[in-house]
Amino acid sequence: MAVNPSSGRKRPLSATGSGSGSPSDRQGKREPLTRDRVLDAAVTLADEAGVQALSMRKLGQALGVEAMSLYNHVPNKEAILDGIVERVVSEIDLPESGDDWRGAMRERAIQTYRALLRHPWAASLIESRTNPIPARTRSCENVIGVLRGAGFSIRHAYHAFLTLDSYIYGFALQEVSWPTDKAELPEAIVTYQKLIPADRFPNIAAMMSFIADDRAHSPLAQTEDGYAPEFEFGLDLILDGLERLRDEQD
Amino acid sequence: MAVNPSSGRKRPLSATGSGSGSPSDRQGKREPLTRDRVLDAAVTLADEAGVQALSMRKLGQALGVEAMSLYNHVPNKEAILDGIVERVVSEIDLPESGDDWRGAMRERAIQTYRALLRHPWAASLIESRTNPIPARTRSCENVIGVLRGAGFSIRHAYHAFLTLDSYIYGFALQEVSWPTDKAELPEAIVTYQKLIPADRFPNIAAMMSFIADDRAHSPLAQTEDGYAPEFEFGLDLILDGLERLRDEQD
DNA sequence: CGGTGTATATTTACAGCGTAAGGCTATACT
DNA sequence: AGTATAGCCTTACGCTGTAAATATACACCG
Repeated sequence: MAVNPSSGRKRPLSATGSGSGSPSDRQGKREPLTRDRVLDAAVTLADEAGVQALSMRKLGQALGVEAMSLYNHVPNKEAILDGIVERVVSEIDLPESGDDWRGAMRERAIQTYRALLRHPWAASLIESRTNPIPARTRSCENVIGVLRGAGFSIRHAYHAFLTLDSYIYGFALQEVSWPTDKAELPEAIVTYQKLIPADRFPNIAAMMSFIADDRAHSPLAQTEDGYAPEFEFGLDLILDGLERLRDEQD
Repeated sequence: MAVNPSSGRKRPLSATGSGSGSPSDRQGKREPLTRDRVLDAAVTLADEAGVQALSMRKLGQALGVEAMSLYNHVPNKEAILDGIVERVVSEIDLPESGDDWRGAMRERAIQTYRALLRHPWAASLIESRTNPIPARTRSCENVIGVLRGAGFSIRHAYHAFLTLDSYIYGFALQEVSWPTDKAELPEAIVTYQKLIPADRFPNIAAMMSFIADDRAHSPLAQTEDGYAPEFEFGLDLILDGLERLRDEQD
């Protein structure tokens, strides 16, 4: 084995030749566990089987390792949950703080919405964490900065941030627990119409008919993911309100 | 192991020892378990100890009964969760469908917000249930009815409902997981200021200073519960947007 | 080369979870 | 009186997170 010479003094890992990102690995030797690999597997497992299936034993199994081995790289399961939440929030790009505050806010909202749909477990998990999430702290800093830079007072920036994030996370949370996955909507509506008698709930019946028609006819509704048109409706309504607020206050 | 052959002994009779002395008609007879009593105890336990402490064993203990006895009145734990969710949503009065749609929507939103603060576990639980919640179906029917009666089209009523509920639940969900309980806010802010260095996050620092000042000086902020002023800000912003929508469309 | 130290992986174990299966008892009805 | 039933209890099984002790493998020293 061509082990690197004396320079590698403080390398805690085994010498499987992984100099800087070359995990190619020979014979039966498995590549070493790391915190990153644990979190990768955790996100994948949660995406594929749901958060409720994310147990230490199953996670170990996915990594070809016993459950207790994970504790060499994370202190406990809570840390794993914090870790995967951090990953998801980090997927959301921070907008440039240019002069287009509205475009920046809109872009961030839609990116957040998409990330929360990619990982349906994330919305409720993010909101239930009590430890601060670094990526979300950065996001908050960015948003308040953009808004203040656009002329919002601190008070208004604070309120705008709360309003936007409440809406974004609330919408995503509702959507991911809806019983329907995009394609199956027509049959889901039929199921619902049986559960909810139209004579007792005429308004809901009318609403569901509208939704079915709308999605059947609108080209937008079919290409976009999930309920993006509905999401953008409320988003633009809020952004309109914020814009008016900004214009008034000066 | 306890020697307990078959002599039917140890009946935890006489008032169950669980606090509230209930009206027993016959000497030591404890009053019978019912689904209602189970759900009462479940809501109380969740309120006092958090939803993660709501286990069948602890719930049985609170009722002076073994865990398995609960299954005579409830098919499984999921049904208990559905049951307590239904209770919380039922606490929210449905507004009259008079001509003041905006007042009705505002009142419903604030009542919902208060109910979700009274039961901090409720927001995430409600959103995570996949079975339809009857009380929420009624609420939806009511909202759509009020809005249509006020001249909103079905499309707009649908969008308005989604936007409002996303905001309401999203806001409540954020608030209940914040590390601070009303009174302790100043010290919580101090704690946060240590976690989030002001030099790297100047906007957050400014925002937190503003919040602290605002709550120290505003009489509103001290008497109202939780973050009611912040909640109402976003709520009114959305209601403004909906009002404009209604005026435009005719 | 052998010895030692350290980091990682495993084994075992425990308390708690939801709940299936079956047993007990006190009442209700024939 | 005899039987059916409803409500409660005991036991048990497979799952969970994780503490503690053990085993293994490799780096470095002499």
